[in-house]
Amino acid sequence: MKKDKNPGREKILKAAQNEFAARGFAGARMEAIARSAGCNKAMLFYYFSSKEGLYQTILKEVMGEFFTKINGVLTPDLTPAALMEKFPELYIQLFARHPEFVRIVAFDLIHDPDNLCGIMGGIISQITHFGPHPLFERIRRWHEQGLTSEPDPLHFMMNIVALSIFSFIGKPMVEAISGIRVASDEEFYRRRVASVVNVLKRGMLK
Amino acid sequence: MKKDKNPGREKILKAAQNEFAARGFAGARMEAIARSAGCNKAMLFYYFSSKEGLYQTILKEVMGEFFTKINGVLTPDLTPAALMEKFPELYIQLFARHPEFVRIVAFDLIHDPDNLCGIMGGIISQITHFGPHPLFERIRRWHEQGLTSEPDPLHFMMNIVALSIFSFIGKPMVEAISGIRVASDEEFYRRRVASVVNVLKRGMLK
Amino acid sequence: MKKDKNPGREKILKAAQNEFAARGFAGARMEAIARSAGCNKAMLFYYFSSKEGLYQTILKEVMGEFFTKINGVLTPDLTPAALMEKFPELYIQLFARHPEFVRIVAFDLIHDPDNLCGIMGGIISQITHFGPHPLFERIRRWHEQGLTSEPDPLHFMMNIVALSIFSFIGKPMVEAISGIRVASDEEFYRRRVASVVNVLKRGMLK
Amino acid sequence: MKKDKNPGREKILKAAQNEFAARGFAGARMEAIARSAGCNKAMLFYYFSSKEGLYQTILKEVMGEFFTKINGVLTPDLTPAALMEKFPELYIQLFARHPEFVRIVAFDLIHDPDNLCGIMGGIISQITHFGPHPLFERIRRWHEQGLTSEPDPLHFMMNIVALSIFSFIGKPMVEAISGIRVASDEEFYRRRVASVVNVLKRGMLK
DNA sequence: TATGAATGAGAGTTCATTCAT
DNA sequence: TATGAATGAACTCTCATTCAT
Repeated sequence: MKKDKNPGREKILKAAQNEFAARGFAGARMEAIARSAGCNKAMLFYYFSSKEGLYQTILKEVMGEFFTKINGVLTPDLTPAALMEKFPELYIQLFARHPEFVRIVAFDLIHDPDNLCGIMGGIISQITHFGPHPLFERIRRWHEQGLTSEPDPLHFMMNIVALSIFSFIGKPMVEAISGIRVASDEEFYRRRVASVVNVLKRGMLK
Repeated sequence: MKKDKNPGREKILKAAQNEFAARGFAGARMEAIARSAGCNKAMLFYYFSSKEGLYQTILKEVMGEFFTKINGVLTPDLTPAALMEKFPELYIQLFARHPEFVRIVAFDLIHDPDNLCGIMGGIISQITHFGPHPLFERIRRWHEQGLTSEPDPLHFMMNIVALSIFSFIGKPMVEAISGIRVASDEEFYRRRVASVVNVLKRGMLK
Repeated sequence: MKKDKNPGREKILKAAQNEFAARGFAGARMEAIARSAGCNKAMLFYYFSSKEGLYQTILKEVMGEFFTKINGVLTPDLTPAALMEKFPELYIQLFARHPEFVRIVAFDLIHDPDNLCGIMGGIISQITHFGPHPLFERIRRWHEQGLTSEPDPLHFMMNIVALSIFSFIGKPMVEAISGIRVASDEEFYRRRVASVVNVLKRGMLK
Repeated sequence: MKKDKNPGREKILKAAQNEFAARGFAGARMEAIARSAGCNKAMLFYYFSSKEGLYQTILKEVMGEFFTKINGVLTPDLTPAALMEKFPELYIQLFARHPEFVRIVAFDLIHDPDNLCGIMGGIISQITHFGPHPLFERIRRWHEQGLTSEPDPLHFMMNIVALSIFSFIGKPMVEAISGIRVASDEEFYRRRVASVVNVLKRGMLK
């Protein structure tokens, strides 16, 4: 019934996402964004007031989408096995469908982690049954109960996240080493999830 | 043996490495490089003829250093366990000491993988007993011999590389999620190596 | 008698007066005016059709107010002493209460005197018993009658106007030279009027 | 022997002075300055880093020239009569030859007096036998000795400065009132000086 | 009478690159 | 091998003005 409000604004966000993903912040061109959003350059400033403002808006929206998804996984009755299964699956599928996300997040992770952390913090604090500490607390208790082999929650999570996210960043690298190119199709990602879940469960479950 | 010829050139390379690492290709400024190298902007062009030229030179040198190190690991009598132990250790220690490397490589991995692959290919072909195919062939044979649980050499290597390299890119992210900051000191990296090696060996060794 | 018609229009004029006074014509921003008038930018164009139009409107109103006041001073039986007393008092009190006036007029006086003169001419011609030539004629006759020491009516008037108007423009300058700040309060302006009147009467009256 | 160093820089300053004088800060165009200096727009930023920087540089140089001249007048054996003669003569001649100065200074006086005061303060503090307070002290003493009729040094100086500087700003205004245009030639300024000096001496000397 | 969205022409500023010396 | 000055193209951002409603 109610049509898309501010269709201009939405189009700009979409176009900017692609441009920033393809070229990074410094390499992105406002003109290119405007052109691909089908509007005047000045509109970008009308809505977002600066290149930086547009970038941060996107960062927030992208990260928000992440955490909303993750939030769904972290049910109160979560088991270690379930975490190791669902987290990679969710991430890998999400990133496979939205390769811009990886690029944008990865770039910021490398070049301005403090900014990204601030944004994450803000988002996390708005999500009810997430909360970071509870998760880490739970991971620690799993180990105390003899369920997992990794005592430190930080390394526990890093292993999970690394294997999930790196499937995208690192694929070209391994392809270069091996000289073998593999299509990034559905089949590949299904096999990737399987491999990651297998390593995690065998590697960290007792 | 080879004397420090062209001290100016070397200084520029070092300065450029830091600048590119900190800001990516598009964000880096020739003037900033010149200033921190203590020389005139024009000298950068005298030695490297363009920003692109300077960047590619660095990329080649950085990647060359990687592969020379890796090459040392890949002895003819390599066992799967040894690979999973030495590779993460080597990488994590190398990156810990040279954080610029991760940044530069990661940025290119994301935004211009084809270029990076080309460079890698060139370097690999110059290293005698490395060669990509032999490695993948060996990994495949390990699985056929019942030594490893992951049949696909690509996923096998991705798991190793992911856990190694992501220790750097992803740490700030996990810190943000957890709300806990951990110092990136020697102790941290030693524990990181231990965790990665443990997951890999338990996860992929039969 | 005449009701406040177009309250929007009046608000805009007031806001524009302040903005133009604070920043000059080129420095003034239509958006700033709209914001401080509490209305939409487009309304400015609806009422005044352009920035220039708005500016000229203000100029005319401001100048009109001046001359109406001055007109009251120039009675048929005016004496030189009375002129030198009432003119500074009127001006200095008027400007003290409406500092925007000085700023707007001074700016135009400097950068587009021709325009301002045209406007003045228009206004003067509408005022009955003012008329410039009569005034100058009278000043000339005062000198012929041995009442004043300055023969040239132009210089006679310039001396009066200079001392009156410069109390505002020049105060900060003299403060800077002297290093002493003086509050621009009622007391200051009363003393200023006294000093100016004193100099004028002693200086030009015989 | 030694030729003009940085001829480019000097040309820019001259061109900028005219442009700022003609249109004020906000109205001035960097491109116009570059064009009339016969160089590339980028050179303006190379030398002065911003429009503001260029403006402030000019302000400083212009004000410096003022105060150097004034400094010459303020000899230790200065009498009130000498001050009232030399100051207007100096100013009026200086401004007559450099009308840009009046415009630039007047504009700033009106719209950003604090900035201008700061600059003046800086310059004054570099001039040896000037010093603001000594001058005011001397003026005060003149009055105590019964030499002058104006007790307050601030008003004393304001009267002098007003009559000197306003000859330029206010002339068009008085012309408009009178409807009579007078050429701004040497003759006019000589008569102007005479009138001002006459008013001041008769008005404030006992 | 009122508004939010849109626009085009340009403004200031940046930056890789080159030139003269 | 080194430098300060110069350049042109492009970039981010601004602003008076208009349009659709």
